[in-house]
Parts: sequence; structure tokens; C-alpha cells
Amino acid sequence: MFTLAEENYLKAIYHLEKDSNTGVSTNSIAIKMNTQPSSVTDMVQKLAYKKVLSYQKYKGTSLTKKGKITAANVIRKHRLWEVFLVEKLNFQWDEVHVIAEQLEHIKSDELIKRLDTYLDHPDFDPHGDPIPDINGVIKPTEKKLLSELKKNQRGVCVGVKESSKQFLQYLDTRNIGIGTTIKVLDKEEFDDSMTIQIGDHQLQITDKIAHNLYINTH
Amino acid sequence: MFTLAEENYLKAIYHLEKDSNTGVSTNSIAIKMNTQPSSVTDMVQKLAYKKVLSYQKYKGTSLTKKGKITAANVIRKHRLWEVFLVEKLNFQWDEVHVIAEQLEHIKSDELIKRLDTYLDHPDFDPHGDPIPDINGVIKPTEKKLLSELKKNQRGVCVGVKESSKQFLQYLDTRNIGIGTTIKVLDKEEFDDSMTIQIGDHQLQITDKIAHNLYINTH
DNA sequence: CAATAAATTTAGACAAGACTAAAAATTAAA
DNA sequence: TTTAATTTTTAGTCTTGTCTAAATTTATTG
Repeated sequence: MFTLAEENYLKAIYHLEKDSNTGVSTNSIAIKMNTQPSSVTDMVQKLAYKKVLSYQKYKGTSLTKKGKITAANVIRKHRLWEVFLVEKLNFQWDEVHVIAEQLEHIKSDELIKRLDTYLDHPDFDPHGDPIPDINGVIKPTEKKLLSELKKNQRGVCVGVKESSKQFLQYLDTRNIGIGTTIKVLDKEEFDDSMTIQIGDHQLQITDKIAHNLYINTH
Repeated sequence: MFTLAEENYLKAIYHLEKDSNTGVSTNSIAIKMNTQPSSVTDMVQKLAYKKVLSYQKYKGTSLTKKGKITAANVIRKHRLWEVFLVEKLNFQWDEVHVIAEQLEHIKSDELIKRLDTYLDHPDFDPHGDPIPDINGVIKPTEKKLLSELKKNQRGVCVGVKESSKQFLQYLDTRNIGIGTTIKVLDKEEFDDSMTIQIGDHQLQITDKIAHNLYINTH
């Protein structure tokens, strides 16, 4: 198993690899981890020995399959705990990161299995980021306008197109925010209005609203 | 702030002090912590410097007020998490200790405050042990037979007087076990039978049952 | 393409927390 | 009350993860 420090390095490298596509440099890891490059070199050599990443001196690193799965599992835990903190303990979505950084290192497969069940197998965390499955797989997601969703499709709100005060206020009073899960219950052909489900209550919205909300779906 | 290791020492010393009343010896800590006496000496000197315990060479240690509060807070977190694991994630009471040992070190006062609220301010953990309040105070508890409780009094099941197979099976089928919270809804003068509440359902029991269940109350 | 700049690694050190072996203090016992 | 046994502490070492400073490799640029 992996230490707390090792897990944090794996997570950082996973994220860096994700949005760069090339090998991850020592310096970029150091910046992300808020540490010195020399510390990164030490750790990276240790992790290479443990076969979770491949490494050549001066050439940067990239995670092996084992490394990716391990990292994705830490991220899975992080995001599930975030859902718990927001959905059950009523934290705001922007307050949970620091606490989830700690909770993600709790070691118990059974705990995470039960937590996932308890939260009803969420697909996204409160920031709208997808939650990897137990095998580290993240189903590909698409960012769409709510208006593009079909009847019975579900997704999570990840942003707005228009950001006028009035619109944001509209969303706020209806408890729609980043991370909110929305399901399309019905679509009216006539005027493109929709009936949507938010939490346990329904809402009728016009197509103007639906055209200005970005939704993540699988 | 305290490190994980420091918190574990404080917790161990707190427990040892509780059931001995005298100064705590280096060896007893070593045994409890599953470590070497020399390691204990090192740590105890460090903790003395931090003013959470008083220490004289060769004379053993005892926690200061600050030390006791710190230890009790770790125990508070441990027990609240145990309630969460059993009540919300449906773990068995004997499966939760190891996981709670990890969760007790999560640092966030707000988290614990909200968890406590979410669990409806429980007084006892699933083993029947009392949960200290935020100031580290444990309300004195009394172990009574269920039959001694008055109407509307609450308590938590901590053991049985009779332990025949039939009785244990009776309890099992009615979801009564160690840690189960029981509230007396009504007492019948005529035959000393009781109506009690367990979770969200009610149950009628005879005085024989009530005379064989030990209950912790405040 | 040589020289300078930037990135990376090595070497050596440190703090936390643990261990072993040996020394010192305390307690028990003959 | 002197010896023996037990407990506790000290001294020195180890591992993990970090750091600084110096050395080395790669990249850049005039």
C-alpha cells in the first residue's frame, strides 16, 4: 500500500498528465505539490521502483497502468467524500476541498463501497467533476447546454453561459448551483420549455434558461 | 496542533489514567501503544515540553488539563464517527473501530460540529461508551437495568444479565444489540411491561426482558 | 555551435518517530 | 541492607520525506 505522501504525488501526476498529454516534468510536479524539485526527484525514483510510474533521468515521468488506477482511486474517494459533505452535512461546494484532501486517504475499501451506496452512486462531485469507478475508469463526459438534453437524461450543472446578475439570482433562489444534479422529466415541443427535477422537487423552465446552463453528462 | 502520533499517545495515556487513577508508567504506555519503552520516553518528553502532560524522570506521567481536553476531543471524534458508520453506513458495531481510528484524526472543527448535528447529538457510541462534549466533558453515566428506567428516559444497551441462547436470539430478531438506543415510551403499572422505542419503531416487552438488559444512561 | 540559461539530479543534512543495546535508577527480595 | 530484578532512560542508528547547495544535463540563443 501507499503512504499519504505517495498518494498525493500520484494524484498530482495524474492530474498533470491528464491536461498535458506528454510526460510530466519534475518542475511541474514540484510547483503543483508546493515542494522542491529535488524532493520530487527522490519521490519519483521511489515510485518508479514501486512500478507505479516510469521514469528516465532528465526526461520526466508518466504513470503506469497501476499508477493510474491507484491515483484514480484516491480521486474517487476525494470526490465521494465531497458529495457526502455537501449532500449530507450541508457544506457549500467551495468549502469541502480541504476536508476531502484528508478524507481521501482513509484506507477501507468497504467504507468507500458503503459510502458510494449511501450516496446513491453519484456520477459527479459537487464541482461537477466526474467520479471514477472502482477500476479507475472515468466515463467520458460531454459538456452540453441543458437545452440539448433529451427526456429522462441526467447531468450535473457545471457552469453558465450568460452570467447576468438576474440569471444568477434566478438560479440561486431555485437552488441550482455548480454540482447540482438535474434530470429532464419532460420537454414541451411547442415552446421548448422543460420540466426538470432538482433534488426531490420539480421545476418548470423556459428555453431561455435551458440555453444558458452548461451540463455535464455521460 | 498535534501530529497523528501525538494524538495517539494522548489518547492512550488518557485511557490508562482513567482506569488507574495513579500516574501512568512508561511501560504501560509502551504496552498499550505496541511500541518500545524508549520510544515512549522520547515522545513523553516532547509532550511534556508541549505542556499537555507533566513528567518526571522515572516517575511516570499524567495529563494536564490541556492534555485531557485534547485527548477527549480525539475520543469524541472517534465515537461520533463510529455512530456514523453504524447508523448511516450500516456497519456492525464490531467492525467500525479500525476505520474510526483513522477518521478520528481528520482535522476540522466544523466537520465534527456538522457530523454531530447530522447524527442528532448522540450520547453514546455503538459500543455503549459515552461521547465527550466539545469541552472534553463526559457526563457521568449509570449502568442500570432497563426495568429501572422511567417513562421517557433514554439510554443505550451495553450488555445483558442473562445470556441464554433464547434471550440473545430474542434480542437479535428485534434488532437490539450493544449500542442500540432505547427510549421508554410507556410503563404499565399492572404487569411492569413496557413500550419502548428502537430506531423508528416501537416494541412491547415484558418485565422479564426489561430485567435482563443493562442500559447506560446519564 | 559555443556559451549561457534553465531544468534536473546528487550529495549532504535535518526532523519526526521508531528501534536496539547499554547505562542508570528504582523496586523487590533474600 | 546489600544484591538481584525490573523499569526507565540515554546513546546511537534507521526510515521517510523534506530541504539547501552544488553539480550535471538539456535547452536556448546570439
